[in-house]
Amino acid sequence: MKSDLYDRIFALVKKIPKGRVATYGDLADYVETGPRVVGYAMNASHKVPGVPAHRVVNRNGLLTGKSHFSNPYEMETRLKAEGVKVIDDKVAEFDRKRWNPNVELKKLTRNK
DNA sequence: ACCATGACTATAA
DNA sequence: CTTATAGCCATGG
Repeated sequence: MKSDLYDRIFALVKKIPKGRVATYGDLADYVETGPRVVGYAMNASHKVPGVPAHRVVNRNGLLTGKSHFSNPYEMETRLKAEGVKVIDDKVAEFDRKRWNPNVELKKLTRNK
């Protein structure tokens, strides 16, 4: 195994609900690594089918990775197809579309 | 082991 | 608004 970390990241990205988006920082926090590593992993996700990389955006809701798809339009096109509006290369109502694994997935029991 | 790079983020000016 | 700087962590030469 080269990186179990990547497997965790890919698995996590696959869990992002349709019509929602997640940030590199939140994903990184969930797998306990740096945000750059998430982007690095996504770059390698091209060989891993089922990884909706188009749902991963930066903390500003900007489609920073659009240039890494088949064509720059692929990412926003796919997002729009899932009900996520994209305006000027960034997610509309990002604050509402944002999905945090640390909150939605972990739930952290009732601890507080 | 060192150095450069990157789909990042935060803060400062 | 933009640019600069620093912190971040894994990967590859």
